[in-house]
Amino acid sequence: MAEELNQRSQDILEAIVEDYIASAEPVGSRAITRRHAMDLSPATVRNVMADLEEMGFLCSPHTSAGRVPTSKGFHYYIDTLLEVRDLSPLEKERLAKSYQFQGLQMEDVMQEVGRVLSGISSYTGLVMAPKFASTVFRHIEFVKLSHGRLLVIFVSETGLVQNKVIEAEVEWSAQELERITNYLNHTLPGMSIQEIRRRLADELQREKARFDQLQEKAMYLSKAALMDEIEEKVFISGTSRMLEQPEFSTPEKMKKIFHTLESKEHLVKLLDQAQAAEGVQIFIGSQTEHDAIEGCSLISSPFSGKKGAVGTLGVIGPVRMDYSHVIPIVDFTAQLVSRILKREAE
Amino acid sequence: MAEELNQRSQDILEAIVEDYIASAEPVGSRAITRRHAMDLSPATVRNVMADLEEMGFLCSPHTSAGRVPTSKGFHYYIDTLLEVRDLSPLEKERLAKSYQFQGLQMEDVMQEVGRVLSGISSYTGLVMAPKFASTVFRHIEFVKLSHGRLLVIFVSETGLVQNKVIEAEVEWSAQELERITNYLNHTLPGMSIQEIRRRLADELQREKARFDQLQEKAMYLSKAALMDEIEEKVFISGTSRMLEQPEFSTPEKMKKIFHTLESKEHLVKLLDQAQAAEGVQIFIGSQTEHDAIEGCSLISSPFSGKKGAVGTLGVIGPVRMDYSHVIPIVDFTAQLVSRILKREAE
DNA sequence: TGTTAGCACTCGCCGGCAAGGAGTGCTAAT
DNA sequence: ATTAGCACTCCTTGCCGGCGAGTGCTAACA
Repeated sequence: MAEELNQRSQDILEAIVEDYIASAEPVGSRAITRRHAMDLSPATVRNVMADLEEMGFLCSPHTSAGRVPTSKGFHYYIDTLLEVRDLSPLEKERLAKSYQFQGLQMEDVMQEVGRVLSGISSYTGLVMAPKFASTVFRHIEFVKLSHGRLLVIFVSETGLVQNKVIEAEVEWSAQELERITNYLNHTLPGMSIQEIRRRLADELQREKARFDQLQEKAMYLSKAALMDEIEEKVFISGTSRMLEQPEFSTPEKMKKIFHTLESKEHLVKLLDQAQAAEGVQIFIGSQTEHDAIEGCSLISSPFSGKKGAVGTLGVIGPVRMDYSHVIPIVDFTAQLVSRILKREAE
Repeated sequence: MAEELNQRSQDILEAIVEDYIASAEPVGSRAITRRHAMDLSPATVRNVMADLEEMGFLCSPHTSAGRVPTSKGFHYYIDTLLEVRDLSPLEKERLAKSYQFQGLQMEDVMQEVGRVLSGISSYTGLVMAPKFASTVFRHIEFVKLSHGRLLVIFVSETGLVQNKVIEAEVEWSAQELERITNYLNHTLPGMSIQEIRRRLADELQREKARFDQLQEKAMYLSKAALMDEIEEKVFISGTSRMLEQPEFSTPEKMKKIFHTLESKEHLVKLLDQAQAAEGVQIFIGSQTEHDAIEGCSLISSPFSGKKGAVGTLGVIGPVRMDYSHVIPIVDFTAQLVSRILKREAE
């Protein structure tokens, strides 16, 4: 796979990719010699282009059109040719300032991150909130609703509030609930949901809890409250930015993109992959098996709170994205969000 | 405005509207005599159509195309010609069953309503949750976060959970907080946020509270927690259904629709109007000043919880909507949701 | 007087065709 | 190894003419 290209081929490939990113149209040999002051004639460029096509970096939509980078071409460009400059302190500051996080809940933070990400990159913003299981317990509260139903409010270390209604077979008295609440709020803080679940499972098995009334009831309730998985929340902002891209200008393409963005399953799968890795990851459309995002690229980065609570944020757009612009933005935003989540957690 | 049409004209207008709803294409005189077994010749129909056009019920896109109903035409159709049949008990039951509300939060209920509404009508579903100010207090809870910040969790009568972080200048002790919480949870339940705000304002003015330490602190906190307005939440489902409609098949139209649906302000304004009225309301595109939803119709109905907490739900689609199908669905769904919210509230 | 048949006319739609242009690949000259 | 030149390909654009759906008008009819 690691083909070697001489300097000139690299230059030309880079020029083609950049022109294509700028114009979204096949680029011809002539255009290259003009726009990038190269000391070469169009004919020479053509020869090189033919080679690059042979090697799979380029392809031509039809005989007499210019060349378009293949996803392999984009890969090579990103891995080898692209120089990602860091944001200047000024830009960083400006970016940091465009977020207004005060007094916001986790959910709002995620929403806001997506909004800003989309606004600044002018592509579509994607944020996957940290998984419930990986969040750290801070506080639990039970509120009695009608008909013996109980509202459980769970607050994580990061200020994330989850709530859920459980149908209780037993009618709980206020005192009981208060004692249970106190008990849980004294024993559980600092543990992640995952750990709590594990402990619950253990203790239920050992049956040792049976001797202690309070503890048993507490376990029963917390099991009902915390046991089942909450589906991933994905926040999408600036969907309509997708429509601005010339590659999705036909009605059919638009529909396809929208269906993809509407069903979050694909996105979750994709973002999950990105989460495993460290730092900025780039997925290029056709390379991922899901042809659902054919023609799209995803630039994403995980962010983390305390105790390994991990989410992913990123930007999705056409393969022909302005990588050099977006990559540092995604990178820095992930750092920013991590920092904020950790600060909240102290 | 209330023009009179003789029976034949009415029949023909109805036939045209219905054919147009079914086909999305201009309908000609010939088509009408064929599809709707009328004892008239196309020529006669043409004469009538010319009259209807004169009166503004119809228009023709160009000389040699069929006729298309104007929004005035649609209005007349909806007000006079359309017979909205009620749903059969079977249909009602089936519709009620497609909702799965157990153990869901207000927010999830709204989401679910939108989802089902969109699924059944095959248009785009719209739900505006009841305003925060009109919700009824049930329970409040304070959780200490880091740096003296306080997480306020507020539970409404309907099980709606709101939360908010407030920056406290003072460091509150756990005991203080507990006492305040107890105090508030004893005095406030049953009142709407609006009422609480009014009372707060009154008492703060009278300064009488100053004598009671606890009460003063409680008032300070509850003011911070409940005073500012929370923006309306609008839930949209099935946006991509819009794209299926032939009238929005061009890229430009698609973009326009999407921008409209993405910026919720217009929708809030529109739904607010619908909320004021009782029962099912229909807004037809060009008639409303907002040309943002040009070419669209909104069928909506308010629903209500206890104590006048009111929201709006509806379906948005092309003007050429299947009104006879959607109206009873929207109507019944609003009743259903009202019933559920009231049941929760008992 | 209301209804109908007949007919000329209008337009949008579609397929074919030719001109124009961008870009390639090959070859021969430098 | 590079480049100029040239024939060739194939997309795009604009134009033309035929087709068909539908209209409006007029004259005949009950």
